[in-house]
Amino acid sequence: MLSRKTKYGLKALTFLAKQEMGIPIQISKISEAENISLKFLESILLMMKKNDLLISKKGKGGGYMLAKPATEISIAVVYRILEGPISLVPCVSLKFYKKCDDCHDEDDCSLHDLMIRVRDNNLKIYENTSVADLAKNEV
Amino acid sequence: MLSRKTKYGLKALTFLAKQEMGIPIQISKISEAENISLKFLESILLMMKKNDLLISKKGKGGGYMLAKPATEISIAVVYRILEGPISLVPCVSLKFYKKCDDCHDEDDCSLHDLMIRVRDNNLKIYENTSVADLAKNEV
DNA sequence: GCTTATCCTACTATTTAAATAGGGTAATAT
DNA sequence: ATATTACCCTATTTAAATAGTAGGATAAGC
Repeated sequence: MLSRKTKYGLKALTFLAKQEMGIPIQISKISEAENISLKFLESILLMMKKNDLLISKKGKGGGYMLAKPATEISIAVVYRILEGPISLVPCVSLKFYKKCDDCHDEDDCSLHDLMIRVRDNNLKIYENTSVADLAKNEV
Repeated sequence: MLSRKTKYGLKALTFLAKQEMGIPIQISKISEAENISLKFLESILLMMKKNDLLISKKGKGGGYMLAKPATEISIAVVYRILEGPISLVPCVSLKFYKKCDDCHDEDDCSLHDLMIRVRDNNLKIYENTSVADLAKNEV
């Protein structure tokens, strides 16, 4: 299951992608439109800003904007920032690799090949889908 | 990420699939071979037994056996028993459907189509892979 | 009737998720 | 200048899920 953090993050990005480029959108506006706790959303947006998906403007008339065209923000990138590894087990993760602590030997693990297949399949979808696609609602 | 419960469950099934059919294997043997906490494994096997994936025999010479040929146990079935929904959001789950409580309208959700695509892709893999495939290590 | 091994319930500890609180800081308008 | 707006940041809390533990009940076999 997807965490709410990731779900909210994707919804927020999609919402921003639907707005006119270049004008800052306030957190409260996104929060209301997407039915997300304001404070929770605040922390999510901050995280995405720190990872260069968003830029922000303070003060009156401030808010958040996409840091780049929505077509250039893949779901894979968002997923990794908010959710973490795309793979189902750490030992087949490309970006978050870690040995599984119950496996003696990775090559001997009966799940290894399946986990790689699943990872590659999901990766393909996530990398070939952008926030712009979500905004168009024509995935 | 896959829970340890599911991971251990799949490993246990695979281990059983590799044994000679018809002779009961003790929990302790699986636990040692797969490096899984005995008591935790016990509860996992019990759950799979209750869901008709395993049969057991008590007393001396007892243990667990697959309830059907390994070729007939799909990963999808195991996943749903131990992990729950295969989909990433409840509102696109086939077996565990539930409305997402942040969405006003499902058809209007920007993630909906993507989530369905991901679900179908994973489902395809999980339904077309059996415990026998894992045991062969030729997924 | 003793041993073996599963069955079953309940409990606990740890971690993660999902917020919430509350003030700090910067930009803008007047 | 100063009041207001809106993001920035840290810490705390609550609830749930995960992972495992304890201890005995039950059934089968010798």
